[in-house]
Amino acid sequence: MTAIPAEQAANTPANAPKSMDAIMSLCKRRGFIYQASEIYGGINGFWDYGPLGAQMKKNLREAWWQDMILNPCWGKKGPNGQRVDCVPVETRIIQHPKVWEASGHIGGFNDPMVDCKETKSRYRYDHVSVYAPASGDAGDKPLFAYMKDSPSEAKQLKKAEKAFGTVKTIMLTDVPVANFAKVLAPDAEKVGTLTEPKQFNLMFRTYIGATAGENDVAYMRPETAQGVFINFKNVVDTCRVKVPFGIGNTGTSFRNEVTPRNYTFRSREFEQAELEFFCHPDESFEWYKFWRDFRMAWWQSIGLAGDNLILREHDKDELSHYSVGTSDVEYRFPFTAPGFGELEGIAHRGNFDLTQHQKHSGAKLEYFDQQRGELLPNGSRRGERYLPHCIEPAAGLDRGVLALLCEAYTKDESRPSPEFMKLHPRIAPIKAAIFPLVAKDGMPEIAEKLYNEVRAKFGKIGFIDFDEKQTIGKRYARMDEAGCPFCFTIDGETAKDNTVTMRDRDTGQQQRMNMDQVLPFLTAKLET
RNA sequence: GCGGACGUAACUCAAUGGUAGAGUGUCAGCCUUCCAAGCUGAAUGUUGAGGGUUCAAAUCCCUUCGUCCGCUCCA
Repeated sequence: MTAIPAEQAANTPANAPKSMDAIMSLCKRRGFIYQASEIYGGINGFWDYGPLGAQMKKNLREAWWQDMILNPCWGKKGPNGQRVDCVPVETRIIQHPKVWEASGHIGGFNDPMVDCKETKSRYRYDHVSVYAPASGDAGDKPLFAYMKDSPSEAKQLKKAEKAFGTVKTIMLTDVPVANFAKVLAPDAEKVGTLTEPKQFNLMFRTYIGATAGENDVAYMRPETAQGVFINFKNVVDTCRVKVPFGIGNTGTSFRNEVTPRNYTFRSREFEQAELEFFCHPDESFEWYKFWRDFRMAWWQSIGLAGDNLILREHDKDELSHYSVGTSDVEYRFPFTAPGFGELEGIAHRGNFDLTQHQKHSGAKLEYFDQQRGELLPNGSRRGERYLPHCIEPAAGLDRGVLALLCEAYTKDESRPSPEFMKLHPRIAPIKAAIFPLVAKDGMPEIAEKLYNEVRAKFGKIGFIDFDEKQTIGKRYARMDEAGCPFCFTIDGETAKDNTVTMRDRDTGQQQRMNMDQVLPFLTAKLET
């Protein structure tokens, strides 16, 4: 989340914050999102998708796959004037534990912490020092814990010298946990307030093998990107790809978030869609800008077109340890407004990851580029060996779904159905609905025939709904809440002149068209 | 992890310590020729879970789980 300038924060009617409660209520009611394990009381940080949510998320994933892998950037040329080439991989959630050592996920983020129950402070377990008697046992006197270079150091030293005379410093890690009851925490009044050390590793641990023990620890990936880097050489060796090119990977990742919050926004299990685009170091900044701009345009193309979406370049001091440039595509969620929450990060990762894996695995990951190097007399080039740089557009699909739902949610009290979901046709889980105006006079039969035709052609990209129950108004209203963009109704005239009405979700307007025009109409609307 | 608010039907919410209800939605029937229309009827609850106090608990107390808000954290 980021702060934004005051002039942008002003709420016009168009971007006034929507009620998150109303959105969550509709998502439950219509089967988009359920709390995971709800009948058991729920489980913190996990959410399930219902029928409409599952299809909607699939549509988003497919849109990403089409526009990033199969026809990257809608066929746009890259900054080198060539078409953009990408291939997919599908890599496992569990990899060799050394992958996460190389990536830096184990080394940097598994520090055990101890909490002080009295002062509510939290300390790095291996940073806490303790004053103990220079020789012998402390007896029934406390051990005086302190943090080096903090006020507690001098304060505790004074007390310790009074108690023991000469003192020595040991580390808290050398004090048996059973003796924590005798430790006086740095700023505490009472002894024994420190909890036993707790692991705060954000990676999920698991064990490989049916009789597995502590030597068989493995980790569930916290990002899909590493699956690409460790297969970089395989793809180069087997797939006739040439730098520059991209490798995409989608799938589930896990992070033990300290505080899962804000509906599905910060879930512990989530799906990513990541592309690692490899290029020559000299061209990397151009590619970084190219991908940054395309990713912004892409999110706009599927329905986040308003000013709730921004592209934000990170400040230098915000950059991750590996990155030389990062932008975020951010959305103004109702719960972040007037600030924004991250949907996708586009990072220039340099050659950090390939360097790390080359070092840790011992495998040579350099790329031999035969189109570079000095020109030889025979007309070919000498070639150049290098570790490609990498541009990483990394999107969160669950956050994407959430942003699209929030953006789509529209309240208009003047409509018969005051709440409706203005989902982009490409994303909408229900693509079209076919209704007989009334369930008699042969209308259901004609409707059923049209329904079968529409479903045969478009059923592979989403639901096609048929409904003859209750009044036409209720059926339109139901489709409005489900986000179905187009409803076709067979009425009394259909039998006479073969025409039906098309009712548009966003305007409520109806348009009469020949039944033969229904498939071409949907083709134009859905296959763009 | 800390502090606060909350948890009753699918949804939104009522119910002084004393028989668990309404509206909406859903379903069925009738009626209906274009916008949650009308009429009739139906189903749906261990009041988040577990314990305690009480003759009696949705209501009071404790524990726990979950949701939201503020801190903290967020490769």
